[in-house]
Amino acid sequence: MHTNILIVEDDMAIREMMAFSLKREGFDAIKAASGHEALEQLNRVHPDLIVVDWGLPDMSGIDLIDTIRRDQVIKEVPIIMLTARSEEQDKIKGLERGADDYLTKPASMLELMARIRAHLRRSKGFEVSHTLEYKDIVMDASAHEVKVNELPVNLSLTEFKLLKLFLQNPNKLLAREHILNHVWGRNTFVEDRTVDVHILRLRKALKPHARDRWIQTVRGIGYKLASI
Amino acid sequence: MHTNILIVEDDMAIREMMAFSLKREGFDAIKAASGHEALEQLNRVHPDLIVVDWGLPDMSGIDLIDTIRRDQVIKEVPIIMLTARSEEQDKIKGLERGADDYLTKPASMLELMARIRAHLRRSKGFEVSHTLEYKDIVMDASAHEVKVNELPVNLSLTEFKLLKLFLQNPNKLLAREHILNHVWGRNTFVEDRTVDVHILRLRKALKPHARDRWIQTVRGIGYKLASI
DNA sequence: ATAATGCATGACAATATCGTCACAAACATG
DNA sequence: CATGTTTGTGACGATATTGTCATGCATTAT
Repeated sequence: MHTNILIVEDDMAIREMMAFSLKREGFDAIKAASGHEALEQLNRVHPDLIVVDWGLPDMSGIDLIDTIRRDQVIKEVPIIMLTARSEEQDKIKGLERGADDYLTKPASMLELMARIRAHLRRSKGFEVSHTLEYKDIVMDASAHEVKVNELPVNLSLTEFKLLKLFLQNPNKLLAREHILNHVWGRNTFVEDRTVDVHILRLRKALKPHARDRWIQTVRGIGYKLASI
Repeated sequence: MHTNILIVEDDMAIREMMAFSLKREGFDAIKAASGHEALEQLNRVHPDLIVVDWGLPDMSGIDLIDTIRRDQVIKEVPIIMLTARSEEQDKIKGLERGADDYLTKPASMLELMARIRAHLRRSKGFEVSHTLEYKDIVMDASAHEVKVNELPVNLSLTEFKLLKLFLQNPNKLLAREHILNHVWGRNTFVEDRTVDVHILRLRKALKPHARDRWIQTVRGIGYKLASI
């Protein structure tokens, strides 16, 4: 299932960063750099949640929220508002006018993702699946489940994290050090070769589905997930 | 796919540096040293993005932006403005007048590249792949993949680095020492002749596609990648 | 034409890197 | 506590990669 999130944010760097994080988490990000762009997008699609920056160039975020809440079709959509620290008092106005939540910038992407999930869970009444897909490998990260060709695959935690990293970066070459940093963490002291062993285990787990060859070895650097 | 970037910058050192970085990243750099030169170039080509220095000798960068934004054909092109630190307040004017982003000089090339990619992603609607191309040789550096005529080519790490160097400097004569420095590193002690052997191996790898003759020998100096 | 130089090529040995297994420690589970 | 699972590491063989050399061909200079 697709879960569309609309980002309304004029600062390009923040907007792109949020879109990137959302895509990583398995959401579909729709971007708008201004209030008017946001309204245009809303004519096209009905997102499952909206993140709005307070300080937009053309209209204030609050005007945008007003407009949305007056719309018959999408008025129920959860809205998370972003404010700069200097606009602290505005958040009260925002919440009064119809925002469901607010976050102070600079916001941690992790926190934003957590709140987005929480709101989606509430509004949809069920846990929004956090799925990552590549060809016929489907990972539901929130359920901690992996299926290949509809058939469940049993993975240990490390194998799961490893596969997740690959699914988040399909077709990209991942160096061993990069893999170590993202699966084991930055401050752990684990041998390089450990990665190889876990790659082996992950490949073994995928083998019954003949998908083990999708993790390719790039000699001298690391591994990558690719279909050829 | 070619992605043309127009650089408008009067300082030759900065201009050439940017052009060099852009080519390294797989873009095609078009250079202009003044506003009028830029307009001349725009008559010829329609770049995918423009980087403009604020302080140009003949017209201010802002006048150039104005002119571009009035043009019927290219008015939508993303523009990134460069300002010196002392012209901080000018950036606001720049953004009001139609620049999409600004950077303060001296800018880190890495940051400039990141912003260029982000803007291209937005304006083109898709990720501009980090690819190097020459005729029908296509290298995707992030996936560590090389294709000739759409067909994948298997290369060892050294061969890959060697081809990358050639693709970053097409039509340029590369001396053996230059090749050694860039592929093997500055402090390694490897015989000159070793380059020849690796050139041979690279040619062999490209041979099935009849593209091995694209690496030409320049007797007494080194090699170059060229189509004739 | 002939010698001299530089390059292409194949062979080779040394090395680096990887896949795989086995094992022990840590951990979880009942 | 007993059992099973997960995890990190060392060992070892298989394989890929790499640098060097010897030889012969091509090009250039005399």
